[in-house]
Amino acid sequence: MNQPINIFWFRRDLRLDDNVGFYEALKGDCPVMPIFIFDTEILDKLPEDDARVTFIHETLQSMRQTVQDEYGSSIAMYNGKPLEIYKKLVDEYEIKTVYTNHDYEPYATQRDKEIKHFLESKNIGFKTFKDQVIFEKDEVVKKDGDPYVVYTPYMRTWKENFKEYNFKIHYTNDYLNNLVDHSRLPNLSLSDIGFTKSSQEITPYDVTPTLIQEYEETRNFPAKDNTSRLGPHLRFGTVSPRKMMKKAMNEDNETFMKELIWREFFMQILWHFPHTKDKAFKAKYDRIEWRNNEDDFKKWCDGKTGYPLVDAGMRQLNKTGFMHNRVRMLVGSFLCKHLLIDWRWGEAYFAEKLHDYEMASNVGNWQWVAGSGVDAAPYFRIFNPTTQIDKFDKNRVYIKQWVDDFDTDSYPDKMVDHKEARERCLETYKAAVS
DNA sequence: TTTTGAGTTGTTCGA
DNA sequence: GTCGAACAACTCAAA
Repeated sequence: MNQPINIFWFRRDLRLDDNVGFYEALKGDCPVMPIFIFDTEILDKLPEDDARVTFIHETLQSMRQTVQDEYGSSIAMYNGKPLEIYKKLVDEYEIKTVYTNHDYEPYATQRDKEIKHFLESKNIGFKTFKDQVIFEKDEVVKKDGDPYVVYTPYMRTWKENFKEYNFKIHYTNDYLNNLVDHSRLPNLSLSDIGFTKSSQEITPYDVTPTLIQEYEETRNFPAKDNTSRLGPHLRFGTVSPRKMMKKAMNEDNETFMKELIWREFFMQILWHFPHTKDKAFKAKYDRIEWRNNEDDFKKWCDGKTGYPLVDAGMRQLNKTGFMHNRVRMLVGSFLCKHLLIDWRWGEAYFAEKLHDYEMASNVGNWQWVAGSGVDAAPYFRIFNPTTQIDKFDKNRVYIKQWVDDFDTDSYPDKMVDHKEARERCLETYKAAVS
């Protein structure tokens, strides 16, 4: 009890290997007690059968088992507000330093600031590390030091920097014996934290050389579903972003790698411009007079718009927690432009349903589709929900997979006429932004 | 400071 | 059926 320890705080980096903060903690001067806090500030907003919570819980249990079986140690589980938990921990243990990895979301940066302040008042160190991206914050900026707000020049500089950048993989195996040697640290079941096991499962990722090679050609066709399913694993850290980037670079096709760079682009945007989580990046787009019709929104959510590809996407989302990227753009455009519903409503719905929900990417892409964001589509670029079918689901394979009443009498009529909705959108946007 | 070229993913219209 | 221009100017990045 009186022996000093260091703490490693797992958050969205749920893996034992190539975890930068964990590696640094293990190399430190005291035995390491790993902890995880089920943060009630976040969990209180989620449905009790949330698939992501189930996934986090199962992942932690499996990590805990590994650490127990192989090293006679454990991972301590807590439930509550992080600051309150730390107040208890400092009474219980003699803590020298708390190690953790950077988290760039507005809530997380504020939370970490408060924790750091508290720990330092107790003479405890708070060391944080870059782990979930290759380049963070100010590491890829313009020559004058300002952040990029256009993707292509950001990506070029990212690649330039990457040539010079000698990243290493942090193999923790040799150091895991520096974990605390007691295995009776507190554990929590799903019901302890107020949740039940979800009927939905987080899909394992599938990144093969073939997938990467064919990515550019096939990724736009939802029926093929030639996508990596990496999202949730990058979100919760069950895959190492460094190892994944290495894989992407080993293939000639750059499209896959560019997608990984998009992730970092949006992360640095949210870090530099935290207000864009709920304010338009281009301020005048907040003048748009959204119709925000509740009944329309419900039809969209339920996949009953009468436009089969839109409905297929929404039904896939509701049923599985995933939607093919091509279809995400279409349903987003349809919500904002055909229905004139605020992108924040769509953003919130995706945040609730998507297993791969990531604030930076979700907000960034919704603002893109609404026209209000960085490097956004011009507002007059309105997806045609019918011609998108001919382009990307010609044989209606994807539609039939998700819309079982397709081509039957019970399938709903189109809730809006495309031409009328398009003109209404152009007028409304024009009034707001020009 | 000024200038210049360029900007994720589209649609429609008319020749 | 195919193709280029218009959509509407604007903002960004870099020289």
